[in-house]
Amino acid sequence: MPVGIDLNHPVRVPEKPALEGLEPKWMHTWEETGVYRFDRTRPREEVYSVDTPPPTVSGSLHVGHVFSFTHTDIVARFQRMRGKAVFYPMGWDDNGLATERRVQNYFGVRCDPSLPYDPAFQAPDKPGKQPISVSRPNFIELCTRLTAEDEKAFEALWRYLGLSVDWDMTYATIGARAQRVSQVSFLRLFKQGHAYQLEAPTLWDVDFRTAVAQAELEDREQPGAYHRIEFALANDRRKVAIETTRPELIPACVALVAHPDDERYKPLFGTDAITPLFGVRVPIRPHELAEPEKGSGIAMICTFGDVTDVIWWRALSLPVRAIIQPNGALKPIAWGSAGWESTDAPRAQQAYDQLANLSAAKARAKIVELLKESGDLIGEPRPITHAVKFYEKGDRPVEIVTSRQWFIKTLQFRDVLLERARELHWHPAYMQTRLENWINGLNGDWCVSRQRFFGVPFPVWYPVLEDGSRDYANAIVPSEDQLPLDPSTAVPAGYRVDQRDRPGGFSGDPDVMDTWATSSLTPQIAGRWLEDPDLFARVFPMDVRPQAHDIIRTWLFSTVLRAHLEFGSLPWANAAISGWVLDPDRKKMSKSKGNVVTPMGLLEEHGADGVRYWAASGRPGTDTAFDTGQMRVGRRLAIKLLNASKFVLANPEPRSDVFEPVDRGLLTMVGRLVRESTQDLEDYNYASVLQKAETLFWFFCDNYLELVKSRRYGDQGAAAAGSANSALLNALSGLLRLFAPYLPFVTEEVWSWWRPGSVHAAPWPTAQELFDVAGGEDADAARTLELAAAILGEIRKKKSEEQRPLKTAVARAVVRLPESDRALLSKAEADLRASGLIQELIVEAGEALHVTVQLAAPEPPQERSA
RNA sequence: AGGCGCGUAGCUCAGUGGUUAGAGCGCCUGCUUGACACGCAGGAGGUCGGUGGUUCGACUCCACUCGCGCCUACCA
Repeated sequence: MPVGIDLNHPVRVPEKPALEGLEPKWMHTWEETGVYRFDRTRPREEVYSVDTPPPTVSGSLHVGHVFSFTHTDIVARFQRMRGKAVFYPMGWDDNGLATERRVQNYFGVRCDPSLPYDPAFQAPDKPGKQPISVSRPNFIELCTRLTAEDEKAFEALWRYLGLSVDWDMTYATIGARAQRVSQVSFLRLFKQGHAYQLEAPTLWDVDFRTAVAQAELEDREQPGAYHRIEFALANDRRKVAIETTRPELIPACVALVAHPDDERYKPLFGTDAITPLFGVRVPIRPHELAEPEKGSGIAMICTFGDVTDVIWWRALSLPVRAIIQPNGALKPIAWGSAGWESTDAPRAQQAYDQLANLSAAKARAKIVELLKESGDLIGEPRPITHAVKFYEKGDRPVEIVTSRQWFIKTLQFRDVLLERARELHWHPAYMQTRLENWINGLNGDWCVSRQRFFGVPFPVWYPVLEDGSRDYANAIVPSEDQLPLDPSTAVPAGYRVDQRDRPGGFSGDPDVMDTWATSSLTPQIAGRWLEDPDLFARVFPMDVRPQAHDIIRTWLFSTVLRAHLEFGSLPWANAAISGWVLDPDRKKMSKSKGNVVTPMGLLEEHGADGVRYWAASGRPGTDTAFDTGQMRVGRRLAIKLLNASKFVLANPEPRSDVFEPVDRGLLTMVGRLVRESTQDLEDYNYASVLQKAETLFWFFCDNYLELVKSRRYGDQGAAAAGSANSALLNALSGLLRLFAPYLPFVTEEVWSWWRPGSVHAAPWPTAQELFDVAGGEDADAARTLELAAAILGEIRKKKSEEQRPLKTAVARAVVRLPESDRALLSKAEADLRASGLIQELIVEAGEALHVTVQLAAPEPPQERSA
């Protein structure tokens, strides 16, 4: 029978072990020794690669980040101990609007692309009241500077939390590498016809003045009102009433539409109506999407009030009569001119002049006055609350504005993407339906261009025609080896610098890519696709994408799409979806609610291991309550590990084979735990592993340690003590390694007292190694230990009930238990007598376990004074 | 409106057909026991959201229903 653990390595146990200071101590050691460095010589099948979510570098990390990144780290650490070369890079999302907004506020600047670069520009220390206008290159310099500062702070936090990241592999979503990957990928899509540009109605944020994508919209409940408005009929004395929440769009009306089977309106199909105030003839048309139940059953189609308007406009081939400008104000219009014909142009002009240049909201109030005066508004507006679409970062509802934008095709890949969704292994499995829901609800291709500054430019130029217009149909593209480039400074092949924006010359595409157009390429960016094909082949497709459920429709979806289009594969085998952290009111913790706790403060108060313990208790996909109580419990567990380990390691000799059934039972229990835990962790069930390991560890402390305490001090001879010591050391070794992914600091500390190297580079324990030390898995031995522990518990209970000290002796204990258990218990009797201080132990056959305890008489009081 | 998830002790959560439903926290009681007072031992506390069904047996499976959260759609 092998003894297992060898102790040639010196054992050094501190006098008073403590958690304080473990984080700085070990995070620096790990950096120096490079335990978490990726071994890029290993073939793909020996690699475990993580498509790390890059946190947005625009402010600070919050407790939700700590929560979900801990989950990923646990899995990464497990895989590393299993022998995989773990590719676990950190990424920074420093791209996009969030960064722009933060730079604007932090420095008090605004980007004005028309300004020239000022190399001497110094940002003020404090933002002034009036924003300073800076050139685009200056603005981008400030973005780069601020994100670099934030990234330092983020890295410090992650190290303190103990993330086992390879910091040599850090990537960012802006910068040359990400730009090149984004531009190459885009150009390939363009050449394959999967990316195209089109002048079309697009979702538009009027404050940011940029196009936005369907995936970036959110509903917000807003007050509104139904306005019942009468339209005259061209060939009839009668009128027809529509209901609208957006009366200010009446000048943009191009048709009325009702359901084809709606008897009320059937006779009107094919005739015209006349818009109130503006006198525009608009056709009345049938369409199935019109709902007879809604409003008056006949709707006004405007260009464009909402997405349904766009559908109708396309389906019915209606003209465009757009009035909302990119800034959200109503465009001035000359009534009577082409496209704005009116039966009464002067009156239309007189009315419209009161609306022009007003925002939609103000124009709405104004036109209601006008409609009241003209008598076209029937009754009072009926107030309602309705959901309105907003850009998720915006402050006013999105409008639909016609503009030229780049799109990546998605609609035609719907079916194959649904297949990909099913091919992916989801943790938890039910999250798959979220992606399917989203794919099934797609209503247009993905708009990827944004009219912003800090982002990846489209590497495209257009010939400028003699009339000064751009020839969009014949875009000029660079070769891949020229990338990355900025078409606003780079000159296309065959042109001279001075031909920029000149007839016969060229003009750069002014837009930047949507942040998701870059983020969807994180596996390619992190894996250094193109620049390091050898590395990429070893890590891609990746093993896991960890992310939260709220960005399935954006990040997860777009990454799947890009990998499918570029490689014809999934980007990863697994998607591990984490939940949110909820505050005690069950609301999502967020900055805007002012209930965010700073992660560093938590780590300092509860210890990284304590915070990780809380995080690890949140199961995949499950929203978890923010609970400092759980962090305290985790901290206590870590302290217990220190103290129990100190006890085990304080007297590790003598040692011998493990032959005592109680000891063999312990190793059987630990081995079984290891077997289950390994399977659970393979399946991403990290939370249940922690729970089970914790339960067994407390059993180990409360029962096993108490049972063998006197024996290992030599009360039953050297061989019996040796059996206990060997079992203790091997069980401790197994338990420490089991806890290592969860509590990396305390386990490393204890490991360093007696084992060479890092516990995080140690092999994951196997059930077999523990069974081997025990001379085989032994269910009977485990039962022996359980029985002894149960009886010990009964004895403690008696002492507690009688309010006597635990060191009180038991005069007589009568144990009744089934015949089969009787033989098993007999093998633990010596330990039981010793730990329970039992003077007389009688074991009888009975139905079920029953213990009668008679405590020794209390010591007579020394003195009693009257 | 459709979909997904959740509803178990005061709180946070385990428990997917089998004796009397579990843990931790909190609460109460006791104990300075040769690792640990940042400790140890014990106790009280639940008609498992509701109704009905399947079954020898239901927290667990089915149907309906109530409440909460989220996703998607609609939002004239």
